[in-house]
Amino acid sequence: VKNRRGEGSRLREDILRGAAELLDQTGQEQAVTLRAVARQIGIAAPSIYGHFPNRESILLATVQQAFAELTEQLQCAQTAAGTDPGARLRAVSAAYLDFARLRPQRYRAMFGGAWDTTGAVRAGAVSYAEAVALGQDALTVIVEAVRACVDAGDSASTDPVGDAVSLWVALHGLAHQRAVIPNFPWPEGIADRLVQRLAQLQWHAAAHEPVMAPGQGEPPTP
Amino acid sequence: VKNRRGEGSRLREDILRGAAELLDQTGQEQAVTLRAVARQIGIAAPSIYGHFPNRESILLATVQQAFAELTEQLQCAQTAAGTDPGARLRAVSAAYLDFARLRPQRYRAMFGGAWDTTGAVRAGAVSYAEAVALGQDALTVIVEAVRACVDAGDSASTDPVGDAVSLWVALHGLAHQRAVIPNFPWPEGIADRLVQRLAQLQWHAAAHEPVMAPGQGEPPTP
DNA sequence: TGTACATCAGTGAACGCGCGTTCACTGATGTAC
DNA sequence: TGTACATCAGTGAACGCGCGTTCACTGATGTAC
Repeated sequence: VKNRRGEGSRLREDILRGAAELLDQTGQEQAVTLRAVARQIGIAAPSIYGHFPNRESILLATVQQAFAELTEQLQCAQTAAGTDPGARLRAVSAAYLDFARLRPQRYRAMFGGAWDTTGAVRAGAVSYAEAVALGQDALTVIVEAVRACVDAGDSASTDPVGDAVSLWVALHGLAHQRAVIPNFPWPEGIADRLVQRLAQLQWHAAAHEPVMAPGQGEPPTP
Repeated sequence: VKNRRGEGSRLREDILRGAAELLDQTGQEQAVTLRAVARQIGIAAPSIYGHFPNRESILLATVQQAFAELTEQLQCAQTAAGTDPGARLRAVSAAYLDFARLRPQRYRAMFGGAWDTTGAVRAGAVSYAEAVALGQDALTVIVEAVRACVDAGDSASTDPVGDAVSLWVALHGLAHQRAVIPNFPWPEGIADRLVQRLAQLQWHAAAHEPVMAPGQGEPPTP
């Protein structure tokens, strides 16, 4: 069943959806072959060439779309969390981990598997600036959330950017390891521990009860 | 040039060396093909079957060897760092990051690329216990280093295992992102920041000057 | 001491497979006159 | 209004390639008698 005239670009979306499904199902970049994508969405393999010049550009577009979705979900979670900066930062962090938890294989592919920066840059499919910019948008959300905590006096950080990068790196480490070793006995409240310590969140009278991991002691009274 | 009689197992080492070289050179699991390994070490492809039953077992053995090297380097660094528990923990953390920095592609393959736990377990090439045990040895070194800090009063941690896992996860995140985005402007002293905060290292009269990132304030006087 | 033989270490040719990509095409849909 | 034609969206067959793996083999090396 063909798309109607002028609606040919709908197949492009189908191709990206098929590629994402393959990543989620198999967790392997190499499973996303031109022919496998074509099978997944029920078209002939050469039909793809109307929308993508080659296989690598499918992978790149899939990863770009995944990064855009990640950024969007971080922003939505932040907005939904209300106005308290600490709560917003925790919501962003939780959303980051949730994104990876719900699509572990795609997450794994986003960072290093499917999308080899050097390869794509070398092939000219993407500039180096674009390559770095991919993860940058999501990072920016975290940086701004930490900065808001500092501005509100909820964080003791004297280097919001550095601390936000530390937090991002730690969240990534947790998200990635969870994807790779799903059944590892992760300690209770490890995510909150990372947020609390790396963003240097402080007890604040106006804030919610800070989420503390068990055995972490009481927050200092104000 | 054949190996002498009884020395056939030397080829096994050559195969693993060739596989590791391919990983380091290309950074891609899929580049480690039977034929590519054979080319790399100058033998005919079928010769490999005397030492490995199939391609997957080469990848698995390569990753197992890499994990053993990682653990060994952590232990060496710890021993070389002397007796102060804080210095030993910092040395272990630095060694972890150095391992990844010197072999970024192999590190990336160790965690998720080349070695897909589920795949290897499903194929029966390795038990689930062995799969988890791979990273476990390196983690144990970190856990013990944190525990030593707590015992010496250099760490305020009330949950050494949980905090060690947090630290490990964060170190992994940094190591992995550095391998994937090598030119990212990583903040000054980010590694020390992770160690200091996640292991809850404290100022200690007998310890070295703690390594603080710029702008992190002074340690509290004892 | 010689010699027949088993074993070891590794090879060359071949197989069937799925891959990315190219090519000439088909048929439906819109448009100029 | 009809009709010729351009364009769009997608197809089927075919190509050359590298892959994992199998097979029968080669020749050197050690060993039993």
